[in-house]
Amino acid sequence: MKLVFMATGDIALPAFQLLLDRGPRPLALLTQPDKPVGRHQTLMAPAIKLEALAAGIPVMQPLAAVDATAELAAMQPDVIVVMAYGQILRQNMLTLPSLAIINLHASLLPKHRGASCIQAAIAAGDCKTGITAIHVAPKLDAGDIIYAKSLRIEDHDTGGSLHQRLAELAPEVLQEALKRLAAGTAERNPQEENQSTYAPKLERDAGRIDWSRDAADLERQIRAYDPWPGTFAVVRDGGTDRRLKIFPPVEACDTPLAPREVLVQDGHLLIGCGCGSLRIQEVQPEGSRRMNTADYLRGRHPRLADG
RNA sequence: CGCGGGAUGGAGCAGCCAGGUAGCUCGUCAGGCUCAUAACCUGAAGGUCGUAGGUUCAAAUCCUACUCCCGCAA
Repeated sequence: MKLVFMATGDIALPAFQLLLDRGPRPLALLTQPDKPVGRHQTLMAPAIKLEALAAGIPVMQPLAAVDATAELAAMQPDVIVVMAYGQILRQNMLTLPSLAIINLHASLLPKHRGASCIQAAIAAGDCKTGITAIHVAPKLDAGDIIYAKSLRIEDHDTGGSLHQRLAELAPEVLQEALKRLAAGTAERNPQEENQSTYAPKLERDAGRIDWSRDAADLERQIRAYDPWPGTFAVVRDGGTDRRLKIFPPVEACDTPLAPREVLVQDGHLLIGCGCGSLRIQEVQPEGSRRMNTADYLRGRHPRLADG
C-alpha cells in the first residue's frame, strides 16, 4: 500500500511512528512550514518533520497543501492519512488517492468537530472521548466513519494528559482502519448530523475567566485548557491590571461568595463565581514564576480587576 | 536583535523616579501565655540587594555591559 502522511501537531507522532516501525512506510510527509516560535520568535520545525527526516522520509512543506498536488499525484498514493495537519483540504486533494483519504480525529464524532476537540470534551463534562477514523469530506470533520475507539475521561484529566493518551490510542485506530480499507471490509457510516457539535480553534483570550459562570463549569475549563491555551484571571496589582494564570487542580466549593469576591482561606484563594466558588491552589502572576497561592498571597492583596 | 515584566535573608513583596546605617507579611529557632492549637505575646538568628565595570565623599537606588527567570506573542 502506497501511503502519504499529512500531519503537523505532536498528537500525530505515535501514529507516524507506527508506520515507520511496521509499515506501510510513508512515501512522504506533508507538514506545515516552519514557523517563528518562542520568546525570540526563532524559526522552529514541527517535531514530526524532524522524525521524518531522521527516518529518511521526504518532507514537503507547501504554504497551502494544494501547492503540492502535482507532486503528490506523481507518487500515486493509495491512501493519504491526515492527522492534525492544520489546513482544510481542497476538493482536488480528496480524489487524489486511489483508495481513500482518511482523517484521524481526536474525539468521538460527530461530537466535537474542529480544532479544539480535546479541550471541548473535558469542558463539556463528557465521560469519554476517543479517536475516530473518517473519510475526509469537503465539510470539516464531517466525513463517513470508518472506525473509532473510545477512552475514559478521568476527573483529574487535563487537556495535556488527555492529549497524551489520545496520541497513544491513535496508532491502534490507524492500524485497524488501514487493515479494513486494504481488505475492502471498511464500513462507511454517515455521521448523525443533528448530533454534531463544533469546537473552534481556541484563541489565547479564550482562557480569560468569566466569573459569572458556575464554579463547576470553570473547574472543567481550567482542566481542559491546561496547558493550552491556559486559563487566567485579571487582577489589579498596584495601579495596573495583570494576568494571573490559574492552574489545575482547582476545587469547586459551595462557599457562598458573590461573583468576583475574593476570600483568603487556609492559604488558598477562594473566588466567587456565578454559582459556588473556586478554591485555587497554584497560580502564576504575569512576569513572575509559577507558585502556590500561599506564597502568592504573602506581600500582596489581590483584587480582581473590573470587567 | 518581535513587545514587555522581573532578580532584595528560607518564601512572597516594598524600597529605586528626587543616592546617605536593609524594611513589610510570613517561615525558622528560643522563651512566654494557654487544657490546647495552624491562635496570641516577647526575643533571636539569617541578606556579597543576580554578575562585572563605571559615576560619586557615599550606590539596592544613577550609567554601561552581561547572566538567569517570566508574561505577551507563536
